[in-house]
Amino acid sequence: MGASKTESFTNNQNELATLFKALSHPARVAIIEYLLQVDKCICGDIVNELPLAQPTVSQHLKELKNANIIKGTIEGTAICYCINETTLKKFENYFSAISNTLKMKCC
Amino acid sequence: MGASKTESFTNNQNELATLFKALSHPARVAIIEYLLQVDKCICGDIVNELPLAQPTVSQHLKELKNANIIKGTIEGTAICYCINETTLKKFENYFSAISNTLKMKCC
DNA sequence: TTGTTTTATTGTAATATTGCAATATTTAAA
DNA sequence: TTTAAATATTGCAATATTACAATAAAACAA
Repeated sequence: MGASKTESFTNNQNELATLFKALSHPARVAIIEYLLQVDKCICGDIVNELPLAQPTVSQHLKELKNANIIKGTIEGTAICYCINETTLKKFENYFSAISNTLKMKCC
Repeated sequence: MGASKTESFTNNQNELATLFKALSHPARVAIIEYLLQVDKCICGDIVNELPLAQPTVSQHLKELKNANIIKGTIEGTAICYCINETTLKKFENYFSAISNTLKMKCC
């Protein structure tokens, strides 16, 4: 029908899918990349970094923020975005757990 | 306009986004989970595991296969799917690299 | 206050995704 | 062969995503 059958899956499966979906657009990957590059975790000049219009970037930032992948702090008129290490750690743990599971198999 | 401006981003950014997109649906997360559970990496009874119709599951499997996240081997009339460790390793490396980068920052 | 800067929201068009019934394809068994 | 099985493909309706112009909102400066 078009909509995902979310209710048929576990909370964990849905949460993971939501996290991955947040990273499933090149612009959002680029934002993470940029936030990792700049040593100060500032900036709304992410907009200048990306080949997209301001409203589009704002929308992508919102999605990353909703997924808790980045955090935004108000600084006067500007907003300072930076990576949420806790969430990134979740990704790391997820895949290292998978890696450990795979080590115990033959396949 | 609706379509992602793929051409405006680097190959790496697009490839990463494609990998994440493959995992951005709970059914596909569930498939990975299932393939990790069964010690033999068999099976098209993934269809029986999931609350979705056969064509829908087939479509999800195809997406995972296209992203090289799983591999399928023909076995008679059946097809044996299993996790592609190489790709999963890529995810692990990506996030552990990010983790290392974050360790060197203050934020 | 009024203007300026920065970011968010709204509305909308173009496109992509999801889900499944119906059907096709493939392979093996009878 | 014919039949049965397992899986893939097609077509289509419902929904979601992407992108941006226009506009609003928030915060400061003059």
